[in-house]
Amino acid sequence: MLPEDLEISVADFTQAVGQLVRRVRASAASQELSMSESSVMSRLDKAGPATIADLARAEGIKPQSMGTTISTLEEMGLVERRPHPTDGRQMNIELTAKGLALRKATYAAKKTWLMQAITQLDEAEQETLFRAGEIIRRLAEK
Amino acid sequence: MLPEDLEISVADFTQAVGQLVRRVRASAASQELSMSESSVMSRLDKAGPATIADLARAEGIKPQSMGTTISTLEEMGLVERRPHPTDGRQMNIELTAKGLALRKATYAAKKTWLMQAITQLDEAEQETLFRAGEIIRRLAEK
DNA sequence: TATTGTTATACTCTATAACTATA
DNA sequence: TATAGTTATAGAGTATAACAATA
Repeated sequence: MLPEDLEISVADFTQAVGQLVRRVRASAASQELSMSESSVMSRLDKAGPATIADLARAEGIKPQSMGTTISTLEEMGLVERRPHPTDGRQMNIELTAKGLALRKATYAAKKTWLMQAITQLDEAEQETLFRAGEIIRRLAEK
Repeated sequence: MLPEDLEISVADFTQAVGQLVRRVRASAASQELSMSESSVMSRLDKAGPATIADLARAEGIKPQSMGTTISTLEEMGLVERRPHPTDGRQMNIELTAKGLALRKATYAAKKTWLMQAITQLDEAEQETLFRAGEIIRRLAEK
């Protein structure tokens, strides 16, 4: 691909991603969880309790930032902090019953704007999207 | 796809996108332009001068927010405001010589972190990514 | 009356820096 | 000395609200 064409494709891609993020953020502002919050909820649901440092590493943000996200979720009653059984420095973050219920309700009802939108794509488009997701993850980790 | 599997795929995708955005933002913080700024520069280069309202509509943000972005680019000397010839309310935003030079330098040298990273993908991966970009754009517009 | 743009203010997400407590 | 977490502060990128100028 010529450098100029590549630049245009990258610009188009970047722009599309930016719009998606703003769109998700706008949906979240009204009632849903933000991208970061959903991401943490999903991870806790899939992989079980984790420390703030673990979660921060997994998401690629600083522990201080993750602390803020966790505090927000905690105030909503969706997660709780428990002291680590042997290491007095660590706090295990885990889903509350309310948090778990929200998770189930969300994927049962395809409740988020993004899930609704993706559900309406055809199978091939969904596959392209999710394969791109894998590529994006690798890019972001570089 | 089962609702639960879909939810997991969507969560993975969301998370990957979030990480990419943070990664790009971190690169931009040091020296490059932010995603919004690049997007505007690209659009002005491709489509020529435009008003703030036009640019805001195209990017899916509020005119006030676009005004901030334009002011930043203006302070960097990359764009300039010119009064619209017939409509006294409007300001045409256009690239300066410096802005145009930056554009050319950027795509000639694949200067941004994202362009570098995408260049290193193989052709098939690039295609998947860019096709996903189209799908993302349609999602975001809904 | 509708549109363009500006100014003022605030919110979300994340960062850096400085600190305490524990290992 | 290194790691986990907290608190304080700041920055980027947006939003809403209120306004002035022009159409």
